[in-house]
Amino acid sequence: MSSSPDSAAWSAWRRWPEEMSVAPHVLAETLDGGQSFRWQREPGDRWLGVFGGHVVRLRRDPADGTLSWSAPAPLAASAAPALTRYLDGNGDPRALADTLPWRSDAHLARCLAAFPGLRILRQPFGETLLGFLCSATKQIVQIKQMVALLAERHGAPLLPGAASAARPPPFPTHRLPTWPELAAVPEAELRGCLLGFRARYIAQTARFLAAHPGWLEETESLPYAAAKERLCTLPGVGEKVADCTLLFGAGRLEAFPVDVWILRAMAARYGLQGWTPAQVAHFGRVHFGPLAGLAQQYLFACERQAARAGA
DNA sequence: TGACAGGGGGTGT
DNA sequence: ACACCCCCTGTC
Repeated sequence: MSSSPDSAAWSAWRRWPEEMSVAPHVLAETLDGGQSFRWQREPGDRWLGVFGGHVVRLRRDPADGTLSWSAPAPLAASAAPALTRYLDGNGDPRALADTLPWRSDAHLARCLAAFPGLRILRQPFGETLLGFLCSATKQIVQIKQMVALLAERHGAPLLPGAASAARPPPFPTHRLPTWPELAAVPEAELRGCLLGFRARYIAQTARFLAAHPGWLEETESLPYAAAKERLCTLPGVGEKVADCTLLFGAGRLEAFPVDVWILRAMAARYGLQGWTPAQVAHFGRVHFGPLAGLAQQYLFACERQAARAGA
C-alpha cells in the first residue's frame, strides 16, 4: 500500500471565490482541451488535476454551475493560492474576451457565444514546455499518456511515501519531473515513456537547461518576442511549441500558436487557403490584437466541436 | 476478439 | 518535401 492522493483525507469542499458559473463543456474545454494534460474527468461533473506539486479536485455544482475545490488535507493550504494563480492568473476571462474584436468578426462572436467563460490557464512554465515538447503529431489522449508515465516514473511523489510504479495508476501519485530531474534520466528510459522521437528532444533540452541554470526563469520574464526567440533555440521547440509554452505557461496572451486545427479554421473561416503557418500567425496577431492567443483558444474549441459534430 | 492499416495539435534537415 | 517514432482508432 502506498500513500496516494486517493487514500489521503481530502479537505472539505470550498467554494471558488468567483461568483461565475461555467457550463460543463466549457470546464471540460478549459481543463482538458489541449492546454494542460494532467486533468481527468471523474463521475459527477468533477475533475482531478495536478500542476506543479499540487493536486486538486474541482466540483461543478449542477444546479448553478459554480465551482468548489478540494485538496488532500496536508496540501490544501498551499493549493489555495496556487489554484487561484493557475485558474485566474490571467484575469477575468469574460472581461478579457469582451475586448476581442467580436463586434466586427461574426465567426469570433459565434465562438465566444459557444464557450462563454473559456479561459487561458496559467501553468508552471517548465512543465508547460515539457508537455508541448511531447505534443508533436500527437493527440491529447496520447500526450496525457506520455506525461502520466513521465510523472509516475520520474517525478517526485505528491504525498510522502508513494513508490514509483511501472504503469500509471488510475489516479496521479507523482508530479511531473523538473528539468534538473529530467537531465538525470537516460534517453532510453524516456523512450520507455512512449515518447518516441520526442525523447531525444527532451533529453537534449534537459541537458542544455541543466548546463544553463536560470535560463528558463530568465526566458519566462522576457518580453514575448525575445522569449519566443530564445525558446526556439531549444531542440524540438519550433514556433508552435514556443507559442503554446508562452501562452499557457507564462500568460503571454499575444502568443498565437498555429497548429493544423487553427490552419484549417483560418483557411475555412477567414479565407486564408494556402497560407503558411507563419503567415497565418501574423494575420492572427494583427487581426485579433494583443489577446490573439485567447481568440485562438476560442477558435480552437469551436473547430474541435464542429469536427465532433460532423463525425 | 484480434489483426491490420492509416494517420496524427511538429520539428529538423 | 520527408523522415522521425509508435500509439490510438476505426475497420474488417
